[in-house]
Amino acid sequence: MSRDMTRKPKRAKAETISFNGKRPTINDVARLARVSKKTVSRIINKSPFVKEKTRERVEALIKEIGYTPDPMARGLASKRSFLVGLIYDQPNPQYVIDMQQGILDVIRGSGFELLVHPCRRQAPDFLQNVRAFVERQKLAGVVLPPSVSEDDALVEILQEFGCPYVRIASVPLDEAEHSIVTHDAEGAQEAAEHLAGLGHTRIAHVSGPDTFRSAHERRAGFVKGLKAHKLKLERELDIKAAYTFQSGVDAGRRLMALSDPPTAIFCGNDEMAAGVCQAVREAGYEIGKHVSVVGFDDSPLASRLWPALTTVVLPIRLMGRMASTRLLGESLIHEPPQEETLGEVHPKLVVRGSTGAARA
Amino acid sequence: MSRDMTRKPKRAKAETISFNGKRPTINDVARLARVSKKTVSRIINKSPFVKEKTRERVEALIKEIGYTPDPMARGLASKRSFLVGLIYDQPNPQYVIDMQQGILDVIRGSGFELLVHPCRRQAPDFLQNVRAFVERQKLAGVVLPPSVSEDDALVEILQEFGCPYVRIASVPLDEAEHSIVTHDAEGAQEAAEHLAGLGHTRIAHVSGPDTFRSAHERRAGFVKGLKAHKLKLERELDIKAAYTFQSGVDAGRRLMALSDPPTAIFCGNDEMAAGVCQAVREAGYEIGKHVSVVGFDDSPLASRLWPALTTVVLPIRLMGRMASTRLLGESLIHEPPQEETLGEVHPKLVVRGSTGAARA
DNA sequence: GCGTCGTATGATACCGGTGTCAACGACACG
DNA sequence: CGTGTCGTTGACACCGGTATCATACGACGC
Repeated sequence: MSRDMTRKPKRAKAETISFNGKRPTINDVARLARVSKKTVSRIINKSPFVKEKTRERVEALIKEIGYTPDPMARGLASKRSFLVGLIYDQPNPQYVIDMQQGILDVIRGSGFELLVHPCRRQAPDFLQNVRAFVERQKLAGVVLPPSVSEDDALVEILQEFGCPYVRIASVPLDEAEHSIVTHDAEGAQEAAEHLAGLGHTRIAHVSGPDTFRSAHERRAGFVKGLKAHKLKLERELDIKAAYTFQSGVDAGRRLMALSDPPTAIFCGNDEMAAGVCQAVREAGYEIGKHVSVVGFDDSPLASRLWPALTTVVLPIRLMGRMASTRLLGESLIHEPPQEETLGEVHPKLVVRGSTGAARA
Repeated sequence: MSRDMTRKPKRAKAETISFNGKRPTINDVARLARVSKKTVSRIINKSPFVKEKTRERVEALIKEIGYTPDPMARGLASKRSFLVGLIYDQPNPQYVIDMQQGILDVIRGSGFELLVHPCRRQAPDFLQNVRAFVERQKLAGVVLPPSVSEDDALVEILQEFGCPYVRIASVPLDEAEHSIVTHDAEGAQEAAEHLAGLGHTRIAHVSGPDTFRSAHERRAGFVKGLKAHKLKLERELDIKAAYTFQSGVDAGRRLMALSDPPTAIFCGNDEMAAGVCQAVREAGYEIGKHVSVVGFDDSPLASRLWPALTTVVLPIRLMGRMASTRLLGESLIHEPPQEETLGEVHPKLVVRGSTGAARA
């Protein structure tokens, strides 16, 4: 029975070798390495219960014949896919792209792929839709940027299916393990202090809608920054808008129509800031000279406007890397840099031409 | 030995009926319907060889117990996944987002999902990277927007693995079946005629890099439009740039530094147009009054600039829908609208404030 | 009445991995 | 020297579908 044909088929090619016209499977590896499938499986999955000697031998063979495990077969057997989901309800394209890129920075090369799932949180079938998504795909993990990160019902669904997740938000919403905190308030505070430091005293705020936690945080941070300079946010200078360009235009018009218009305006995002700039200009004032404007996000818009917009930047791509590092941890091939295992990031003010000293 | 099952069975209105604590499988359906797995499989896959009576009975049961097939198991057995890939090398976030959304418009609800794969075409491991991607994922199809659509080596890989693909490009690059043609030249021509029609005669062009087919097409269409008005593109007004904001600034500066600067500038994309606008302004001229500027893409930037940019718009999202409709065809649940089974789209000029009559 | 189809269905072997559990050798311990 | 333990390995069922091929059956031609 134990008669073994001790034939060593030395393969020279480093490319993927074809077995029977197809790419090699775990069976091919097992047969050639004279071990069982299970041992190969253990090696693929970095199980510690494999003798060093065996591991080396099999790994060499795997590399030689160019074997890579089939994600579907793995998924079927293990009831867990090699897909990371990004669920978002975000109107800011640059944000989404950066986030996607950040996630991919980390998962690329580890056999994982990124599944994108835009959605509209206010749609009636939103939860059902997401539920079907996570149930069927058995995701390895889900990244939740704002504002879906704030949706507790959504998170409950993820928990129900035992799906790992990371919530990215301006404040901690969950256990640290599940959170990336962006501290938007700090950035807003810095913006306020920047404006106050330039001598402005009549400073307005155009904020995002209540449905976004970030809108609240940015406003709160801004108020705090004012307070540090003994200023307060006047009621008539405190305008609620919608994070959209048009709502920014409207807000700007209202502000500039006041009998005593503000000399500086901090906006909850760049879109609104761009709208405000337009309204300010319409009213005959010059941005950065008569009226200073600050945005938030550092969207591409900010640097292309004229004058370029002073704004607050968050390291979105890094956040994406942090989130996926959180999710996959040891499953990854490369050790992530220290920075990317942390759970917090901090916004930073970028000063450009749209802000200037208050005129005496 | 107290059982510490601290898990809360939080059943949030589960639609699907649980079988043995798990979601139903094809076996459950077969058993309950008193048919074989294979018959259920036929029904799922819309095989015509099932008696109408049987089909109805089983479909009713499927709906009742909320069965949905497991994409992994299907994929493993059929050697084809239910994932659509989007491979792109695109710096324009809005383009990518729209394309993603368009693809999802079509595939959502049909059990397909979208896998995104950004890449850098000039990276040394680009092809190897893509090869591993398509080989391992066994994609149901791949959408190739510009500029990856122009990469023949990439397409060859897709063909090698029998992976369906659609190339989106300004001109037909492949059999009609594999192409979505955007006719960028038409849009550029329209832009040229718009400017000429406003009385401009000294019209410049700032074009994208040679590595983009669209750059060539847009320039060609522009020249054609000029010719229709008996104008030609002067050598000194024909500037090659890089599709980036900064390259637009540089190009604009060069143009405005000429002894006889142009009174109108058509740019290969909005990014460069924004840059040109900045340079024009620096030079002391007013956009839309002294110098008219036209862009291409209708990126968010275009409408937020001041004055808003006249530009050429392509229906990106529709293109995404067309591409995925091409790929999946009958596999889809909903019949796509007529428009989305076509293979061509046409750009359209959007006139805004950045263009105005030439001054006498 | 019988052989020949075409249609409708099922039995069973896969697809390429993972999970379970038993087997096995080596070694320490009693 | 028997026995338990640990580290390592393999046999085999199983995940949830699809593919192949056989089979049952009514209709049809002769």
